[in-house]
Amino acid sequence: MADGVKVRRLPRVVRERQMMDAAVTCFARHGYQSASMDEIAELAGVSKPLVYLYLGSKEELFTACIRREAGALLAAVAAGVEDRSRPADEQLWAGLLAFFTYVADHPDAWVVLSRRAWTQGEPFAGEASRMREEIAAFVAGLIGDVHGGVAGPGVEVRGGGAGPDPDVHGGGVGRGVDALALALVGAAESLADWAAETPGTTARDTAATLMNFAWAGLGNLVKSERWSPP
Amino acid sequence: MADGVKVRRLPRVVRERQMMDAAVTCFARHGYQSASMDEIAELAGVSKPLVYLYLGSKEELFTACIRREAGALLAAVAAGVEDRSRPADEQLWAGLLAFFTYVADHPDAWVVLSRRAWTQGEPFAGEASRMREEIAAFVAGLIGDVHGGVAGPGVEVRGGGAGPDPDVHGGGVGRGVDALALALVGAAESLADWAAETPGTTARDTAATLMNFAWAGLGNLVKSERWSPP
Amino acid sequence: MADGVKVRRLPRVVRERQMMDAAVTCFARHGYQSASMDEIAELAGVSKPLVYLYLGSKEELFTACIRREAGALLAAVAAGVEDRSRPADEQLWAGLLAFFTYVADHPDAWVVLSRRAWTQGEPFAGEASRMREEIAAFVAGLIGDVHGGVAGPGVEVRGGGAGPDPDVHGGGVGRGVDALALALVGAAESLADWAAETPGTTARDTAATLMNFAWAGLGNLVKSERWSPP
Amino acid sequence: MADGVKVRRLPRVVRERQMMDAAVTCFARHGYQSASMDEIAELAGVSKPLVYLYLGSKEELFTACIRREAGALLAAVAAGVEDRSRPADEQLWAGLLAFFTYVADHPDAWVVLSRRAWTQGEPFAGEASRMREEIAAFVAGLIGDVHGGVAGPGVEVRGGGAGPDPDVHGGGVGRGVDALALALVGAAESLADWAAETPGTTARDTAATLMNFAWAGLGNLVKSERWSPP
DNA sequence: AATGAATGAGCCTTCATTCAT
DNA sequence: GATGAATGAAGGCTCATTCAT
Repeated sequence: MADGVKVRRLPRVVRERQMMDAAVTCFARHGYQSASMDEIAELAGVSKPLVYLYLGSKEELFTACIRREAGALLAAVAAGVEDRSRPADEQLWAGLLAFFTYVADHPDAWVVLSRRAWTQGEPFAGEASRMREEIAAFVAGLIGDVHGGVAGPGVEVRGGGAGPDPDVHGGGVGRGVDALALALVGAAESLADWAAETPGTTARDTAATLMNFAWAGLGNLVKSERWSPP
Repeated sequence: MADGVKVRRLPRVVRERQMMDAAVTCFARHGYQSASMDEIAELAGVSKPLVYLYLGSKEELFTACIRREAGALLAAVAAGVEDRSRPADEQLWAGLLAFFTYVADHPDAWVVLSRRAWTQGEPFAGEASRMREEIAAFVAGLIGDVHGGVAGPGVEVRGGGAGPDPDVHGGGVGRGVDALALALVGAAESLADWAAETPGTTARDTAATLMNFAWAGLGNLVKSERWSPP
Repeated sequence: MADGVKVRRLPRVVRERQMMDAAVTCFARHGYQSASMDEIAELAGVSKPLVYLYLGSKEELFTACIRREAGALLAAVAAGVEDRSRPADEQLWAGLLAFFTYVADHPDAWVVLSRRAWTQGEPFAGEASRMREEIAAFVAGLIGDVHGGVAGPGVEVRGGGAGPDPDVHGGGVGRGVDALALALVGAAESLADWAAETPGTTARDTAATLMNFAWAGLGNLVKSERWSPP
Repeated sequence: MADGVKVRRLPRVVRERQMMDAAVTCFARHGYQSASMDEIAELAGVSKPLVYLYLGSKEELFTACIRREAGALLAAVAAGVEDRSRPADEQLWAGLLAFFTYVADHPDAWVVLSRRAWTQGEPFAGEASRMREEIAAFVAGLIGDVHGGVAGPGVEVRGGGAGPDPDVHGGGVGRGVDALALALVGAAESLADWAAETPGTTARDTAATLMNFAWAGLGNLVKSERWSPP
């Protein structure tokens, strides 16, 4: 009858965060399939039915996790880039730095987002790819500026992407640009995984490595025409 | 008396190949965890016990698949490269072309080898990574040639601040080169996945895209200093 | 609204008892290996997962059964003996009577405890033997009392040739006493099985038979009226 | 075409012995249920179908093993007793000695015969019990001599069992005698197991221990020095 | 006389999910 | 708002047993 002795009735939002935090940890630890709802509920400190009540099925839970973490990652990158009118290389550098920094600071989130936690055929593969595509699209924008600029003679390389950018998607240059962007994203993922496993790496170094690779190009490493961080 | 209608009692080697083919297909379709031995056996046209008798457990079966497919892929790339005394860019180009060609021709094999079929923590992750590392090592060799051979002393692949050289790990160039190689491999994987999903791409185009990206460098796309296939 | 028609949602302890009862029955009926978890669950009136949730694996379940039944049997015997300061023959008689009574009343329990339900090499063999040893130790204590207390020094329980005393193991009397105790326990088991299969036997009669066999024999060991091999 | 290079076609009897030897070993090692036909066939050096061809099912194979080994054991005991007209105690001693000797020399056979290799409910339980009963009947014969003798006053204790022995089975004394015989057999089994597990025991010592236990007891039944329940 | 090839059937175990309170 | 109790469904693995040669 005495109430208030043990207040366990937390507001829904708090509980949901607890659960998703637990879920991210578990999914990162075991992967989607091997993570069990039991463990997630236990780690969150609640009973299993509550998880189902709030977050739906395991699949929905995972999708929610991906959405939350992808949003945070994208926000971090966007915040890092800051100003979309700066020169493309500065934007790229800022984006890479923000990316590797975020990933280093949130390893579980990155595991869940990267392909280490799930496999093809799982229904949220699309959900997860969406983030990838968003990032790729952003990168494609940058590259498109550069690349498109090159197409016409005399065009300023560093022309900011102020105006509309009609040629990024679709045929023509677009497809090539998309492919390049994907290559860059793939390289970034690969390096992020490597950095996560390799002790003693800093986000700045990793970002610089990729920036070098991407910007200067392997062929030019030969000529010491390296890009260097500002 | 009618012969050839339905062949039963095949020799062990043949059955084993059938089973592994079926396994590769299933693993590619659903991923390791979700693929069921029942489905594999059915697809192979045999009963489940036979699969266990010949190939052992599910894990052993998957490992065997990875080994077989990794061997085939590596062999294809090695055959493409042909002559390790040619100029590095030719070698790289040949390797990329062979890689994307093989991957385009054997999409299931590629899914099984790439991270789309399994997740971190699964016991064969090591087995599967071995191939990745072998390819990366090969690429690192090329890059190292370029770097060490052409650029002369004093050139550094990895970026970093202006301050004291943080490259305290590994043997001088090593780590930076490894990271670059991994970046390249990651880009290749990413493009391979993209090519697999995108109709109308040829292996040659994809390879050229990556070669451009990797060799010329994004920065130089600006100056139209693009590498072009021989 | 109708209550008592069919009781669902029982508290855990009740369900656990139901399951273990069912398990004892099944194990007694078919032996450990041949008993199936399906049958146990069905007999207990629950689904299989619940059995696993509450009692763990088949092996753990069996171990739990053995422990429970062994505890009950030992408790029954101990309660029968009552007073460990009474004369040894009274103690033995009381123990035998309690044993055969309990065994007659709980035939399934006895099957599970005796070697009829499991075979050598099964992991709980040790668990099950422990009870046997406890009983044997108790009996050995009685015999030891008789022997040490009444017979005085120089009397030996174990036979043997006329030559040098081969009793080099154990602490003097120990081994011979242990062997005798085991013989007695073996005889008791054998009679218990026989009584279980033979209708019309009472626990009192069976106990008396064994007591006659054992005591008249043991009693005379005291007087050195030993039979000696020719 | 060349024949005779490798003669593997052994006569049926030889093959059968090989198989049964292997079977006894396997059954002793793992118990009936856990022993696999694969292992038996392999140990026998033949293919599985041959085992089925010669010995029938696993159950028949085990039954055959039991029959063979039981026959050998009984023959050994019978041979040890030699002369059924000797005094009962000599017969019993000779039988026990032969029993423990045989068991010590053929541990696998004993495991298969004793309850360590199979469990109740298995169809050959009866088959295996038959040997037990045969031995028990033999023992009962001896005891019956002694016991029956005591009933009438002045009867010679060691009266040989030459004449017909009508009162061993059935009501009256019979049942008690059977029970005593079973107790003795149970004690013998128990000691045999103990001896098998305990290094440094000789068959003679073990037999003497039991003989002491049994005879000093039985011997006193003669003098009506029976212990009686309060 | 002997075997390589093959399978039907079953068992232990797990897990996402829901019901009733 | 929160949970203890309970399960349907499926998956990995094994084994005795047989067919065709």
